[in-house]
Amino acid sequence: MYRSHTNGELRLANVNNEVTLAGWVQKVRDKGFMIWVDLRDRYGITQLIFDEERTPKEIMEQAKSLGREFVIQVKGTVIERQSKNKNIETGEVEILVSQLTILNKSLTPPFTIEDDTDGGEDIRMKYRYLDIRRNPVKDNLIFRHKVTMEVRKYLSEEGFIEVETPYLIKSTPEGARDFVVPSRMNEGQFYALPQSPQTFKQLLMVGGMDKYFQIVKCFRDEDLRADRQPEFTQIDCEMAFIEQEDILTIFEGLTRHLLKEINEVEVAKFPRMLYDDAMRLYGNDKPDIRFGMEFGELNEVAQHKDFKVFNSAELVVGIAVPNGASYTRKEIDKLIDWVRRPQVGALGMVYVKCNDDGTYKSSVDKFYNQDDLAKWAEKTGAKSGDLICILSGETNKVRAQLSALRMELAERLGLRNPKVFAPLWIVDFPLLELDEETGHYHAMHHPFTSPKPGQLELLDSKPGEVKANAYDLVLNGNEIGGGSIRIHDKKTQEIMLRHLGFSDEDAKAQFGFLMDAFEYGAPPHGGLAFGLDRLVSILGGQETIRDFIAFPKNNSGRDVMIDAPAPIDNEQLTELNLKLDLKTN
RNA sequence: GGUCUGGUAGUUCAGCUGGUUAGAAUACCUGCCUGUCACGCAGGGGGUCGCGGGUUCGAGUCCCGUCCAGACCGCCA
Repeated sequence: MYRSHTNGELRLANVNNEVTLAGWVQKVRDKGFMIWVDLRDRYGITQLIFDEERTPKEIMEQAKSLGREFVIQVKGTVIERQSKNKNIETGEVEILVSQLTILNKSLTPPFTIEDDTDGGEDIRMKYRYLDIRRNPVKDNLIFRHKVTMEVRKYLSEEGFIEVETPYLIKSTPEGARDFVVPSRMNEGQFYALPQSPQTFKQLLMVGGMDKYFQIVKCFRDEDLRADRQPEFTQIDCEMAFIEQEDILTIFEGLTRHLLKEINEVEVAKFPRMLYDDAMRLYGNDKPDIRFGMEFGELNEVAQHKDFKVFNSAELVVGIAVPNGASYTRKEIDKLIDWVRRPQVGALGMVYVKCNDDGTYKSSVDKFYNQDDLAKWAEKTGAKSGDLICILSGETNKVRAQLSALRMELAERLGLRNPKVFAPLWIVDFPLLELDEETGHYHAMHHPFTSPKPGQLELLDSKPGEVKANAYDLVLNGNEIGGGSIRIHDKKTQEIMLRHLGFSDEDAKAQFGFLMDAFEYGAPPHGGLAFGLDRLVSILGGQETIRDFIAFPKNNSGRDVMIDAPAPIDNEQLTELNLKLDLKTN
């Protein structure tokens, strides 16, 4: 028996118990006459005591030789502390050690194993197994476990069945880049890792599985972000014999369940917003509605004077910054610099200060009078003391720019409180999206999404205006889930694929298996998938998902701990019938 | 593919318009210390200033290239 108790459980009630503990040496405090050792495991810290009077000399010597992160086992007696530590749960007792075994020594770790570590991201990732010993990372992993347990509990009680789908599947040209895996037994052929189990879950519906879910790894070979990893986990769900309303109800229920069980937050019915309204009011399809600052479109009240910048713009739109009128010229100039950075890309910014006395002072006073500015204030909801920031230009670009500014200002003003949760549904997404580079339309969600009833005919005339039975769940400015009602008949799927530029042969080669299945009694179905990593980090109130993943990849998709990816040797290549033809610069 | 920021002791960082022997904190080592718990005190060791080239009497500092890390844009059906 390695231990009779964990390091988090001994209390005054255990005094005089003979116990065996094991764990890592957190810290040795050697006062000469007396040595204290903090013994740590994932349950907590228990203080060990060695002293000249009560501890045999050889054990005393042994204790002096301990270093940080040594793994030890001790036997001893629980005693009441003379001076207690209220900061830790075991702080009223300590262990008078009678036997000490060093189970394994440790090198001095490259960073301190403490909540507030001295280690940077880089070194922590290289020694992730040490990082996981720290409470912040350890607690996040436990937190994630709690979330997935609640997900499984809720969905199981709702009658969902968890079914595993394959990881070695087929590459498809739509969507993100695939990670591919060469097949040894099929020369020159490749599997792809799934970007999502999409087609499989639809086939499960054809198979009569009715309510399916899976907590599943998905893979996308695209560039990373703080909240994006090349392999990530989805809560993937699908249901048959349902309408959009059924899906929204059940997954709103799941989200509400998580907020209640995990965060102890009760949220009323989630608001719903049309995609078009989200774009108009927030410039964004995942608005953070924890705060206002909604867009006010100003074309009507700003394009009647000689100000050419506004007159030539497709859209003139502003937001009111609460209490922004007190910004100095310097601060506003900095704001203008901020929106002009290439990442945002605005050409400039017009501002209006709404003075406390009801007058207005703007950067375009030359062109507009007080009445004009008053109308702008009305349109943007600006009150006395606010600052109106106005951008103009091409509609899509300006909306994206102002949205970026809105989020940045909210961040600076502390309006994005991680303890507040504001979920909402965005519904009626467009079916298709124009790719500006190629001039072609592609599926905004995916090619299996059904158009709204009666809109199939619009596909030829106005493809950009066709709305889909597609929806996203947004939480605090993050897309945490998205889905759609699917196409379930062969004919519609063929029409859809044709509009996405597939020849009939390609469509058959890529998705023939799905369309064949649709001919054997496919039920109406639809579903949704949550991004688990992101969901967990938002519920946990943190910005990056990396500390909720045990072994994450870095910015360039590398695992710096195991040093992957890495070359493979020629034997392996030969076995796979592959030859490298590396670009040499 | 692009923009920006950074790379100096084990670690986190400071190092001004180029100028003597590159500093601090922490970690580590040694000694002292009769109740520590961020223990304290005294002392000590520890540097290819990411790498390569250039400018200069002189480069951690300036210039060019390159590598690495991070954030963002593109991308992510």
